[in-house]
Amino acid sequence: MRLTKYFLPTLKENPAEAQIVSHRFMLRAGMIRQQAAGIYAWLPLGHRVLRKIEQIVREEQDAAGAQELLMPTIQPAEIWRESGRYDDYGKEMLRIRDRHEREMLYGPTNEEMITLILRNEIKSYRDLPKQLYHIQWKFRDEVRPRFGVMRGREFLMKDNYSFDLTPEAARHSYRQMFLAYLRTFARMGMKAIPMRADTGPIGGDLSHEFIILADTGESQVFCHKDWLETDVLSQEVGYDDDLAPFFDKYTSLYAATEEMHDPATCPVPATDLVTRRGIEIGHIFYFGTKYSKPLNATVTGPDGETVTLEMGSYGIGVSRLPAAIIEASHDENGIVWPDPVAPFKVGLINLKAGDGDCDRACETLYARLRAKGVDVLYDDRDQRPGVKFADMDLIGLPWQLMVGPRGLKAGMVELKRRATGERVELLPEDAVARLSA
RNA sequence: CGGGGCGUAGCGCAGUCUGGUAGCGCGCGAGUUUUGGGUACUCGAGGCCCCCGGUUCGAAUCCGGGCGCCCCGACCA
Repeated sequence: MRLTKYFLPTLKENPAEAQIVSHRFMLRAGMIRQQAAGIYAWLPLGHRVLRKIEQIVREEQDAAGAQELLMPTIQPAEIWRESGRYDDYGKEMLRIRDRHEREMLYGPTNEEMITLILRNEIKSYRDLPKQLYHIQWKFRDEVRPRFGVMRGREFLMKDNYSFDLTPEAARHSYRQMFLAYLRTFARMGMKAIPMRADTGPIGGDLSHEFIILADTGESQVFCHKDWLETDVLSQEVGYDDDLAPFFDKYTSLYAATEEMHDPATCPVPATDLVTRRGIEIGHIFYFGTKYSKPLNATVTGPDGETVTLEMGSYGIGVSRLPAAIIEASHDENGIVWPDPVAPFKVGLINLKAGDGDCDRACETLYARLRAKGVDVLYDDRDQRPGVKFADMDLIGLPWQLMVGPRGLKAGMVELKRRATGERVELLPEDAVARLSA
């Protein structure tokens, strides 16, 4: 993509409304624009990141055996009356009426709808287990939206729902998602720590919040220092294995949110305890028959008996993740995207647009990188180098490839790693080779 | 939902107390200059001063009402 053609409205100054670093950088980097309190438009650069994150989430859900479907954003009120949650949900639920005065709502979550879909189609224990998920916009009319997309009213969520015959089978589904979440966040370059959590209004007896550590996090969290050294991607465990040992191992390492942490009973000695700020990016629940019972979602069991479905739900705040990643990965100049979620892999900077040699060298590099399938953003603007450096640091692409008259005299270009600031001079063809490796 | 603050050019702000032709910086357009970390200068465009009503010869400014947004707290993917 050529920057002269791209819609990338960057800002030099901090918008007054943005308090936390991710919100400031998302606005300044031209990723989002606010439309109303807690409601945002995703501009091209932000949308690219959102799509990358969404895709990683999708791949890991699929790998865990879940199947994607898509449910509507608008739901009829009656199904919420049937589960008994219509009144409980209160003002957070956006209630609307259609032209026939039928009561509708903009879905804040989908337990009711998915349960009803399954209820009508699943008759036998032979149809189980099932895990179904979608990635869809939700609306919760928060009292106080803030921090940009971190606490928006409209947000994109991946919500998965598991259906099993027995509590044991349901716990296996829960552990599958536990593993999938560890992998999902690790793939995005983040260390997400599962912490035993309150089940809150969703109910149930088993729940974990996945929290990433960041100085600007919303709540205080505590964990054993060994968590910081844990590499979940190296785990050799499959989704169909017995996941109990794996699950027990990970849940035995202490990790707790402020509400669940009691210094008096904490089993970890102070020297091993890490106290940090944390951001919640995922939450998983096992809640048994809380919804299947009132909604009468049953199957016929092996002995001909009627069995109420055992359920769990598993959410990832997809639209919150770009902000959470920025909170965990930035410096004073801007965002530092982990490679897997970066909107482009490399920014090609023409330090002297209009100069024949620079233009030619850049065009060649641009064409070769694209031919190799490398996502490259080519800054071909007629701007001062300083402007380009500043913008490129701000939007945080992992690599910057700088082409200027000074280096070209020796036939060299310069490759900078955004995260470390490390630079090397090398031949253009070597730069292509390194970036497409 | 309690407490506080703010709405003036695309962004950041001054002007409001004490009513009298709407300003500054950045950004934007044209040009000169400069060319490896937000260059300098010249010229220029850009405003329902959040909205409605009131007071007044005259309102960005005073008064009343409304709307929107932000911050702290309680709540939350």
